[in-house]
Amino acid sequence: MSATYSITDLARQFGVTTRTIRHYEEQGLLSPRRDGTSRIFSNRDRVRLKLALRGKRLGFSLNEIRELFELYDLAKDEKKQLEEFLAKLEKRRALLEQQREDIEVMLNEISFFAGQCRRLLVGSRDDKTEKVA
Amino acid sequence: MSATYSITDLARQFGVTTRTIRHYEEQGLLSPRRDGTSRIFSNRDRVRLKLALRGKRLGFSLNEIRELFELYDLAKDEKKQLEEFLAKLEKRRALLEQQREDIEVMLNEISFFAGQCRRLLVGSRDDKTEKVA
DNA sequence: TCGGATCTTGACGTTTACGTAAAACGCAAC
DNA sequence: GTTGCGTTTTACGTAAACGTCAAGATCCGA
Repeated sequence: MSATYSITDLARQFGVTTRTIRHYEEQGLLSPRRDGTSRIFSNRDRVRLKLALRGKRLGFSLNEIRELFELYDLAKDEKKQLEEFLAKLEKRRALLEQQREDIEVMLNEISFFAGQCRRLLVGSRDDKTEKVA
Repeated sequence: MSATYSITDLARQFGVTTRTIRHYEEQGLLSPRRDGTSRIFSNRDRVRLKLALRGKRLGFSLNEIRELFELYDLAKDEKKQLEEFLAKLEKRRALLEQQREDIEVMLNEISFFAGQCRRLLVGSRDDKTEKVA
């Protein structure tokens, strides 16, 4: 019923190489079924790949991402370890909020610099370049 | 007049190793004066180290950070290359905004999960644990 | 003057996240 | 049947960002 994907399907969809996807499987991030020797990826795999790539953009290591996946799954089972999970979540939150701050600072600096640049570009020429792109 | 710092000063201030700082100098991110053979870091160096570490948190490579520093300095000189600078700034901005989006998504997911967890923790026990931490 | 702390420059080691090449299999089209 | 694409495993290579000694210079207080 649910859609399935070949390895190159997924690779193309997300702009990564097949090597990358195999690597993620080796690292335990993905676990596609097999049709003979070929990998068959489910929607679950697709979602995991998407999450993994987002995690990477945020600077998480593959190991950390795998841990998160495990906790994610685990949370459905054992209530006992929920506190541990919560603690990890809070750590992540703190990290992310730090990053968010960093990003705001950076964006502000970029705005400032861009403004400076545009002013210089306008002021320096004797063109009639009135249009401030 | 202006404060100066030894290599271990800076290392301690920012929670990195001296090796890291030497590495950054090798990569052209820092250029301390010398007192004989010893490195003497100025406030400018300190700021650069701070910026470098922030850049790292945002996933920039040391190479990219060095490029940014160079553009930063360069922008004071040549107006000619300001457009190039502006273009790079815009690329950064796009990247950062993507990251910001990623972070928002993540934070929302974390909030959601944390909520779920707390609900489970409360609902599962027959303690009188009324305090929802 | 001697020991300890701090600094230096090599230089090789390590981890992460893949790249890349080799050799072989399955299958569909021609 | 063979050409060719897509896939597989195996395995060595690599770039970045440091870690980790090693061996020596320098300074400083007891």
